[in-house]
Amino acid sequence: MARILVVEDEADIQEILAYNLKRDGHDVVVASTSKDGLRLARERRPDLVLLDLMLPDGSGTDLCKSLRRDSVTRGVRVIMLTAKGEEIDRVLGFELGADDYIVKPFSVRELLLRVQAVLRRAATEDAAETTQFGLLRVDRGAHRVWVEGQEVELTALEFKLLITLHDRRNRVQSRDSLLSDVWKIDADVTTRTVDTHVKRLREKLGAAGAYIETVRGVGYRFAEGPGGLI
Amino acid sequence: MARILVVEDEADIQEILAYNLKRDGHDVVVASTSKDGLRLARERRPDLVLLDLMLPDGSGTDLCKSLRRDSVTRGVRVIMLTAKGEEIDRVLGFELGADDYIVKPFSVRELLLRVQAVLRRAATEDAAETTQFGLLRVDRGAHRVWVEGQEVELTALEFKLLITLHDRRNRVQSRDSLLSDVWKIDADVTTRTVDTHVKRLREKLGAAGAYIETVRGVGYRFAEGPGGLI
DNA sequence: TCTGCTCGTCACAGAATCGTCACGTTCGCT
DNA sequence: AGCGAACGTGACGATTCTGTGACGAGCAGA
Repeated sequence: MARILVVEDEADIQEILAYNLKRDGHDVVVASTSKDGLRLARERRPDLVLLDLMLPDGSGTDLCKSLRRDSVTRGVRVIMLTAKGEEIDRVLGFELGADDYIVKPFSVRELLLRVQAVLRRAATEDAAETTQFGLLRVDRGAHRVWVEGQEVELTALEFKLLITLHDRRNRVQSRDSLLSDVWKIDADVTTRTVDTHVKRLREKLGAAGAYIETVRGVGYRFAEGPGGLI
Repeated sequence: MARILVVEDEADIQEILAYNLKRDGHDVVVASTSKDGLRLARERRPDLVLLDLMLPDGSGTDLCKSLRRDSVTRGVRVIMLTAKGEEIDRVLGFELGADDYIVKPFSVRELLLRVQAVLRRAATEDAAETTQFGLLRVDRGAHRVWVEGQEVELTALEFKLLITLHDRRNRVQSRDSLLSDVWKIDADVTTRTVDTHVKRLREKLGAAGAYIETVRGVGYRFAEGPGGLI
């Protein structure tokens, strides 16, 4: 099924996780340290990393950041294993980009189900390809964007915002929804962050910026089709 | 924000859940028994049910089944509160249709995050529909409306009013009711706001404005069917 | 350490939306 | 038919929302 990297220092938890994931049909790789985890992630290209927050040679959050920074492992799915407490916010934060979290203590059953859910979601989203939409061309895998044949430099966030809006074209996305899905911020805060980034993205996209429509009082919507922009 | 029904027999857990959900802005209804839970789900139409698996008068799974069977409550989102063990399979099983689960013991933070995630998912899926009603076509997810094939620009409030009336077609909606459901104003005030906005909406809808009928002394009603408008 | 880039936040301006008011019209009751 | 209540209507001003430019914090890399 999938290749899963387990980064966990406690031997008995390692064993239980590895055993059960293998029984579920997955290919399991195990690391005890953050350093080994990073190396194995590069070498073995797992589909999913189960990552303990507390590791002997550095925190799981640092490892998660490293994974996201490295172009080889940027796209891997991450489930954080976390003890109870407020670190859940940071775990889900944009800077970490975790896909889900499981709070210790947990049952193996729960973990298997959440692994499945994340893998299923990953399979749906990994339609990595080049998309043409009117004046706009997007290569997801390469993280590159062209408008009217000219390449446009987008930051990571801008790229993600564009992809999210485009994937959900013709559906209004509330600011809260974008904040959650692009920024991974779930708090109920009043912020103009989304607006500002939409502005920036529109600016960079130039003529294609008009594909991003404002629905006043609701949110933003990517045009249904590229018609009428010529 | 959302109306949440908490079905939980332990008084201290009830209290904690109700308090925190209210602080998050939700409207909270509490039941201690499966029977009360079902009754309140029918009467209060919650957006989400937090459902303990172990209830004094029957299991939460039975209540979940009842909710799914009843046409009034079929669509409600359900998060199961479950102790560790193998019952998770059944909880998530097709027959029960729970939307998520939270394993006891859990942190309030985790629960609030998962509540938000499920509500957001619910909002997204509920919007995925285009409706045709005579001269009128409405795409909820896109927040777009057409009359006789011509797109009509509605403000956020006008759109919401239209959706509310249309959802409840052939049912008179009192002004107080509309004020509460569309405007989120519960005060007993005398205002012409509803009238004014109905007027505006009718104006924008043009020919389709006639679907909105005045019931003098009672309120407004959306036509039962689009017949007789050609 | 320094520099440059990215990001979030703030303040302001302008446009759109909204609520309210006053007056006219319609409806239902006596 | 007359009257009063309810509703439709047009207009005004207050409020809200969004775009914009700019600043500063934080981070990564040299």
